[in-house]
Amino acid sequence: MATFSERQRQVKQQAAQEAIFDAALKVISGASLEGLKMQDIAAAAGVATGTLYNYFKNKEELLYYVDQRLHDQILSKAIEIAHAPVAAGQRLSLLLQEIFSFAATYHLVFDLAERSGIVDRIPVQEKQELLDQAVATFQFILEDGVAEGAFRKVDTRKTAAVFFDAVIGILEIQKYVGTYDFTQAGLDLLGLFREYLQPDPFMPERNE
Amino acid sequence: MATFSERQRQVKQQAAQEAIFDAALKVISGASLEGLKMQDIAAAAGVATGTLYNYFKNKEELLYYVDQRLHDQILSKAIEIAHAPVAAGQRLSLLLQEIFSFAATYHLVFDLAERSGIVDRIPVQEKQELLDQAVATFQFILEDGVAEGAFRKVDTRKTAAVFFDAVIGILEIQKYVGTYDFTQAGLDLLGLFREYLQPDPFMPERNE
Amino acid sequence: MATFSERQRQVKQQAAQEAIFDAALKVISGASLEGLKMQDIAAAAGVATGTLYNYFKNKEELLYYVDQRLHDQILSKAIEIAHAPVAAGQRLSLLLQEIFSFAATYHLVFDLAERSGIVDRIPVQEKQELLDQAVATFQFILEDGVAEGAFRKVDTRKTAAVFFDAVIGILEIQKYVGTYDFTQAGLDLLGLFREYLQPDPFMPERNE
Amino acid sequence: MATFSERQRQVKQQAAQEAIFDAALKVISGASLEGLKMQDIAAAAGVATGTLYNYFKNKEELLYYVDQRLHDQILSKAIEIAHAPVAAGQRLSLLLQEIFSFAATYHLVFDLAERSGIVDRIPVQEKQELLDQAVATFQFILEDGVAEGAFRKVDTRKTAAVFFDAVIGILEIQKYVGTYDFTQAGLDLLGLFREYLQPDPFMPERNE
DNA sequence: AATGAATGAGTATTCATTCAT
DNA sequence: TATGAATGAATACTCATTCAT
Repeated sequence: MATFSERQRQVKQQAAQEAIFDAALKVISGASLEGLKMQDIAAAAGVATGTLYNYFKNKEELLYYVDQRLHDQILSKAIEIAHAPVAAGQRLSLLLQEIFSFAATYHLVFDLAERSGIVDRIPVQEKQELLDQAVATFQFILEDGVAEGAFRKVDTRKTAAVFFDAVIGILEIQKYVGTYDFTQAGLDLLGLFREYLQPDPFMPERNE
Repeated sequence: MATFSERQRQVKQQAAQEAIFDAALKVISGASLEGLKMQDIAAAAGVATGTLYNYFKNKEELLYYVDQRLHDQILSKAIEIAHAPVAAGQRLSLLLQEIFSFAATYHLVFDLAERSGIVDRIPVQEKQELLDQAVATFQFILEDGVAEGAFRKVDTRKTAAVFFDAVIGILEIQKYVGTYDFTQAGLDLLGLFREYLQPDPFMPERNE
Repeated sequence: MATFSERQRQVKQQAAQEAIFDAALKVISGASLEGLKMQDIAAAAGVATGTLYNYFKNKEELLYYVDQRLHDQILSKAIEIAHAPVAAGQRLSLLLQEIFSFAATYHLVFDLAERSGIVDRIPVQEKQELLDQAVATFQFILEDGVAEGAFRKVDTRKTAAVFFDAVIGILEIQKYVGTYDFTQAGLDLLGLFREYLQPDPFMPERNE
Repeated sequence: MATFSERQRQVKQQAAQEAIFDAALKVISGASLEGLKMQDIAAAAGVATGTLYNYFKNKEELLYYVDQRLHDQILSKAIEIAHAPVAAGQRLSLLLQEIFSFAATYHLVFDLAERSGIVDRIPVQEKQELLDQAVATFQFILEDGVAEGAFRKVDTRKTAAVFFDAVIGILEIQKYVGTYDFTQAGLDLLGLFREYLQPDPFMPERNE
């Protein structure tokens, strides 16, 4: 078992992929989106175009990888925020800020999957799972809020789903108009849900 | 009096544009999405490629026209529903159904507008106006509902905005996963907002 | 013999051709040269494109006609100057001015024949004849000058030929650089030939 | 030291350009003239069309390069002849022969430069410079001839200019008629200038 | 004769991918 | 493994010409 050289190879492999990921992200986030050339990514990564094909079967796979990585990043960040030791209402607000901030920086990347056609290649199940995780993160906060008594007893799944829908809608709308100013829409969203989740003063439920 | 021949010419012009619009819609909605060829549209319209250029300056303008036409269609349909002589809550539901049904049929066209980059060519103001009109339609129904006493007194602008965000989010999410099944998300959305808009039993407001 | 209607037809025909000629000249002289469209000529002539084809078999013939007409114009003007009742030396100068002035105005037309490829269609004999006539015009002036004693006895054919060569060369060079300033080159040419043609003071030939 | 590989790369680059140049020349000089296709050049060079674009930004630049190369060739050849160790009169004759011979071979290329509109892209200054160099070459010979006592003392600049004009005129005329037979015109030109430059027998100037 | 909408062939250029070195 | 030159398929748009009215 050539464990050592094998591991060495893996390390190199990962380092290269990492470099390519960074380069691709830079190129994608950088400019226009129309015309994301493999050559540009290679140049940004400081390697030859042919080298890209040693790490990714083709352009689609490379973009798929970038897409996944970003999903992982934002999702793990979201989960971190969801578990932060602060009030549920505040966590909701923080998470929203994080998402909008991320979107403002990497909005081109959101188009990526769609425009490059790789969406069709991702299994439906995988996509559904990603969405479920996202909704689950919101739901987690909501349930915490209900448990804390900060929120009234609502159908947390449904509430999280609608909340998530609205978040995605806001991102999409801002992408459409081109101005990535989420403040007004974000405030509206938080305001409405705060109201919706407000505990009923005449029914002061203490959850155990 | 050149009125007659002039009118005749306009009629022919419109008929041709109409035929091309239908053909483009058919081609776009029909199949692959990657690679919408002018030739295909021409073939579908039963004319030569050159003929397309008698009615549209270039591909972009043709797609822009198709995009606008669809926006007009869905918007006028929405306004019609908003003014239908039925209860506000039902109008909300009907409108949602209409939008989802429309999206299920023409989603490829919406993709195309985005992917072909024509979105960037539309003035921000125009895009903003379209969104405002859409939100205004929802708001109109909400205000009617409040007036009818069917909904409690809420900030209709904010509520309409968030509702619209959620609708767009649902469309986007369904586009992402590829299954255009809006039932669950639609029910969740309607359910949540019905609850949110439910008149307070202890504050029986009678609007005149 | 339908002489009357026949003549009428001819008159109309000529009028139409004339209008088209004027329009073509305007369009050609007007702008860039790249892209001389039949439609533009038709528009300038105030007729439909199809109408052009009632008077000219195709684009080539139309351009050929324009080309010929211009040749006729400059040539007849040249002959007129050649026969003007002034000193031979002055006629040479006047003719040069006329040619350069004409070229400055219609230089695009000179390219016409060449760039539109109609040159290849004109019979060599016809082209040769045109050149011969041009040279003959110069030669005519030279012979007059020799007869007047203003020029010394030279081989007028050869002298006229070289003179003509230089004139064409000047036109070509100015076309090449794009600035149509013929003054310096014209002065050089006239100066050299005046000197060349200067009667030998020691051999005062009186040609009868 | 990247010198070696760098030099190697340059050599390959030059070799490729050279091959493309040869191919373009062959294609252009070869046949029709109307419709010079990049594909044809690529095929003649034995490469794919895309390869052409590794060496030339676009068609225009390729043609520009060919044009420049030919100018350089004829000019250096001209200068070489101008400095040949033979009598000035003979050098004049040789140079004329060389130019005519060159033109007979490559006239299509000169046409092409004009017809493809690349002439407009060359800076006026550059074109003027080329012309100046050409005239200067003739002037150099003339001055030598004057110094040798073979020619009489003339204004060499003016004489060279007119001589050059006539040469260009001859080329243009022969291009126009299509027969590239320069003999008669060449003889006339040389004859006239020999006479013009003939030293005055009564004024035996000894230069130095 | 006049119209002018319809025709449709023809071509430069890009860029993901390969493969000899 | 890295290189990067070579590959070659794929597509929008123009404009001379036609012909039904």
